[in-house]
Formats: sequence, structure tokens, C-alpha cells
Amino acid sequence: MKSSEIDSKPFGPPMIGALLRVPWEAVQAHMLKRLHERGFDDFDPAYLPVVRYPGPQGLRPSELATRLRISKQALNYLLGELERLDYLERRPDPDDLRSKRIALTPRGTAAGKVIRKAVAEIEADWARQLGPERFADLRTLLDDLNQISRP
Amino acid sequence: MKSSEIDSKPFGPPMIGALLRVPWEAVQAHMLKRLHERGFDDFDPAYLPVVRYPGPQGLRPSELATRLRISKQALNYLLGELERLDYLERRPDPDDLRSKRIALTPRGTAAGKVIRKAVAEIEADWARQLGPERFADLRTLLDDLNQISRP
DNA sequence: CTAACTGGTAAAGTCGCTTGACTCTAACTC
DNA sequence: GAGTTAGAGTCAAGCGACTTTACCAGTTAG
Repeated sequence: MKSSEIDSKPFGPPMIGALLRVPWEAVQAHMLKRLHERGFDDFDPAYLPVVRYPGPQGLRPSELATRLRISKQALNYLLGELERLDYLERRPDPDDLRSKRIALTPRGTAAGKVIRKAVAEIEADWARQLGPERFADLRTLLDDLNQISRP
Repeated sequence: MKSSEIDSKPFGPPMIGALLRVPWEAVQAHMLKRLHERGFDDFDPAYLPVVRYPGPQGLRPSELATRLRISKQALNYLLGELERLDYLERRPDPDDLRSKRIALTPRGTAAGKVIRKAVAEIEADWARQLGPERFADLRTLLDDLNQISRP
């Protein structure tokens, strides 16, 4: 479901949704590009939500499934893939024998670093092109917007 | 408990990607909510890209598929659903007997209006909560960001 | 005229997810 | 305690949304 150019303005200003989506997709694309360049070429776009802020470290699968708003079976499928590719492990929780805890492997931690670095690169680029103070404004505005539109 | 390493945060403060994504998802959620309230409860999230600005009116399926960056078969599947649900029709193109043209039905046009209204509502709400001039700043900044991160 | 190309579709297979049923464990009753 | 209820995780079947492959009808180029 990727589109990029369709929301231009045939009449009226571009809608706010498109203005948010395009840069967001640019961030994602850059993260994936860097991952693939740095030896994580088996990292599928579908895994990004699992690894995204604040990361799955220490969480139980059910908690993460709830946070991501997907079924626990769907998450379990993704976790199986990520475990198979050595990004993380599911370890038994010593405090609750029903539960497991997600633990990043060294490879998963390394991938996380690449992702954060990629984001930092994007932010630096935007800050350079907008100017540092306008970029700071943008972040503040987006922060407020996140408070407003909290689900 | 022995969860001292669990509490360690592998990720820093929210990254710009998340700040863009959350409000964008809020826009989409509001569009779908309004659609479902207004009698378009058979409207699936997957159809949104097809109907998005400036809409598919008059386009050939291949053109639209190219714009949406999906295969023409995938689009054709979506068009089949949308035609079945009376949102649009595929009419033969008189100028090219191989081709078809997408035409919105009255129901499809009505759904488009609901979507545009929903976006206007969200924008009004954000403008109210941020203040009109800060919202204008936000739009300007996002506009620039879209120029920068154009693929 | 033929050959290459383009637009659209159908058929079959794939993948990621959902639904539903199950097991195991924990916690809450009586 | 025993019995019940609830939660975590997993397996299996199935389905929806694709992709891949193949194809025909119509168009353009040589």
C-alpha cells in the first residue's frame, strides 16, 4: 500500500495525512536501506513494528501484541521469524511459568543500533535543510500533536 | 525479580518516525470511523489508498496501479471489491478498446466527501488545540519536509 | 503484415494473518 | 485443600490479499 505522489494538489491544499505520511515513509525506507546495507538484508519491513520504540526487550509476547494492536498469534509468527533469523529469543519467565520474555540477541541489538543511527542521520539531514531552530519547532509541534492525538 | 536488565532502555526518546506515525494513524482512524458511522461500514482500510486524493476518477487501472506502487493485479482485486460494493465502476474506454476507465458511483462520491470532511474535522481540531498560527507553522514545516524527502 | 508491445484478466500458488480450540499455569473461590 | 475462572502461549485450519504465470484483445512500429 505504498503511494507517494498521489496526494498532490489537483484542487485545494494537500491533506495533512499525506504530509505526515510521506516523511514517515522516508524514515522507514532509510532504516531499511541501512539495515540491508549493513548485513541485515533478511530484515523484512514487517519486522519494524516489533523492533520500534521502545523496543521489545523484556516484554511478554502478549504485552507486545496488545501494544502493536495485533493478535498474539500474528505476533508469535513474527517472533518466530525473528527468532529463526537470530534477532531475538523467547525465554521462559522465571516469575510466571506461563509466560515468556523477549530478549534481543547480539544481532538484534546490533540491528537496533543501525536503526537508531539511520534515524539520527535522517534527523540531521532534516535539521540541516530546515535549519536547526525550525527543526526544533517541528519536533515540538509533533510532540504536542502526539499528546493531542493519543489513542 | 532480577529484572534490572529488563528496565534498561535500549532506545532513547521517541524518534521522529514515531512522532510522524502516530498523528498519521489518527487521521486514518478518524476517516474510517466517520465512514463507518455514515453508512459505509463495508469500507475496508485497504480501500483508502485507492480513494485517496485526488481519487481514481477517470483513471485507467494501470495508471492507478503505477501511482499506488502495487501490481495491476493487486489493484484489479481491490477494484473488483469496490465495484462489488458499488463504490465505482470500470467502464470501457472509447478511445482505446483495450482500456477501461474508473468512474465513481454516487455512493463512491459520497464516501469521498465523508473522507474529506473527516480530514477537515481533524485539521480544525488540531488548529484549535495548537492555535491557528502554530498549526499553520506545522503545515508549512511539513510541506517543506515533503519537498526534502521526496523519493 | 508481422512483430513487438500494452492494457486487462483469469488461474494457481504463496504468505501472513485470523479464528478457534487446546494446554499449561496462576489466581481466585468455597 | 478441590473446583472454577482467567491468562499466556501454541497448534491447526482456513482465508484474504496478494504475486506469479499465462493469456487474449487491441495498438503501435518497422
